Amino acid sequence: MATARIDVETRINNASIGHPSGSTDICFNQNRNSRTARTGNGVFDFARNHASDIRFVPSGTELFAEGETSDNLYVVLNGWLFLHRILEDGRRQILDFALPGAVLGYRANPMAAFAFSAEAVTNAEVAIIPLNHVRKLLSSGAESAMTLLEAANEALLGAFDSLTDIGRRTAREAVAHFLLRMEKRIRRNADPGMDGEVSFPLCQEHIGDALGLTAVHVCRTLGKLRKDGLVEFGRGRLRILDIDALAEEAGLYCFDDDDILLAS
Amino acid sequence: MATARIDVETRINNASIGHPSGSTDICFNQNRNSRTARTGNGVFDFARNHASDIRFVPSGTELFAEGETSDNLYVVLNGWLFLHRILEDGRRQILDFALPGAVLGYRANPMAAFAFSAEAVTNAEVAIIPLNHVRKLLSSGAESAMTLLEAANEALLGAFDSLTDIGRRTAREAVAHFLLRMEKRIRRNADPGMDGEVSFPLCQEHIGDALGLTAVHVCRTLGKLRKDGLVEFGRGRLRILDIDALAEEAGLYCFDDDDILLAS
DNA sequence: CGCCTCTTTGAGACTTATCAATCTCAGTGG
DNA sequence: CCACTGAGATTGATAAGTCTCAAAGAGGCG
Repeated sequence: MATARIDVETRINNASIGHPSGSTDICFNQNRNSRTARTGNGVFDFARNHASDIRFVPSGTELFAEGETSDNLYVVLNGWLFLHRILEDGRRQILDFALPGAVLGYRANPMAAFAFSAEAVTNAEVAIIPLNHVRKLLSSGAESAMTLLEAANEALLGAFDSLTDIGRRTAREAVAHFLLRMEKRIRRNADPGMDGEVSFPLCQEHIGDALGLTAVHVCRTLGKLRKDGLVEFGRGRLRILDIDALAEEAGLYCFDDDDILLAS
Repeated sequence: MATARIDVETRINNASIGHPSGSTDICFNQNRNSRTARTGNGVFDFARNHASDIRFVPSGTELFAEGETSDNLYVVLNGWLFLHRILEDGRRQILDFALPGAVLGYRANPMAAFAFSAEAVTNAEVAIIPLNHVRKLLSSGAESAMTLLEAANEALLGAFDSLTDIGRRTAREAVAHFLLRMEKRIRRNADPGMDGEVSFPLCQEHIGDALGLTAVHVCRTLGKLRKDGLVEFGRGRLRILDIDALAEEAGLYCFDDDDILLAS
């Protein structure tokens, strides 16, 4: 067990500082340089200290499904996943994207079912942390409570952003705002690519399902943003050509490079 | 200071067990009877133990506004509030409704601005808890961390419900699902009114702004649900006439009276 | 009684969805 | 090396759901 622990720790260290693992072409570093990081740096420490194992989740594969029960909590070490629900007739709503550092699947009750499903967008690795261990930590009053609270609060603010996009922005505004938000999140986790371009593994259907639009309409909307010289998008890459103009399109008062200050 | 403390405690006790205060006609009790309460009962204890003051928020009045800074956390003792954002041109998105027991305004950074505004639907009372006190509690490892984490997680699941309503349900499905969700929340906090009817202080514009619809379209949609014998709605009251049929309309696999088990 | 907010109803406009066909491109295997 | 394949992207035409504008009705309150 002692050696197993050490092994898990080593693998998490390797994973979270961006060592290549498997064929994932997206390597993220632990967030270091943002003063206002939404997810504290403590998440990887938390994973390192408490993970019982690490799981490799191939692209397109489910980590867990809505309705399932399990006594695990997950921390994304690298790769992307998305959280979603599917209605009877197949309509899908993507609730959030989980980038490295995301905490997934917290439930208060030991055997409560997951309220949503989680599927990998790219190959991914997640640390597995037994929930009963987490509960012990919490009730015994450990610092990790703060870490989890930060993570939950960050997720909530992200959901509020999405709510505003879907509920009250037009398709063009919503897509513009979505790209701004995602690009910022990517930059927090990864080194910026060349020329302000970042690796962006989502297809148009992902974007549509996140914004309550059809993939076809996302395509038309992206096409116009492209033609207007605001973004480049395609082949798993995203480049925002004019961040201020795009923020204007999104209907923001201002889009601070460090954080969205007022409207979002 | 000692007497001030005691005074606050007494007032919270009175408030949270439903003593009439001001002209609020909605009196809520602390949740007692639900096995699967999303918000733990600990919230009121938390407020009782740590509040520095209590604030009365008259209906239609703001508790705080997006962009403001403050070093307070709030716990709703009675009445309803709603959390919202407003875009430049006046479009409004309601992010959540805060019923008694809700925790509002948590922010990780001491002087971080609120990411949304909070306004009272009915007259309301909120306990005020200094955030630096909360942070001390958290880092020193107190049980209240668990309480706050539960609250944040519950809020997140609620936001996911809303996301699915707005993004992937038709107006009829969304309104049906919204009424089911709200009625359940009301029953958790308050005594059920007569004949399965509950007090429901929202106007159609609130519902519209929560679901990304116009008040006009909410009106037509409610009208049809009414005509179809599914609900009674009006004059601050709501009665669900056929919960199974309404759940069917909402596109749920099943709507458990105690909790939404699968789809939501 | 009169004002004010909220609700209801109608007609037409607009955004987005749906259906369907074509196109691109990275793999894959012969 | 190249045809074949399949997933995703693009484009067009039409349908549907929801919004907008406008006017009238209902109910609460001073």
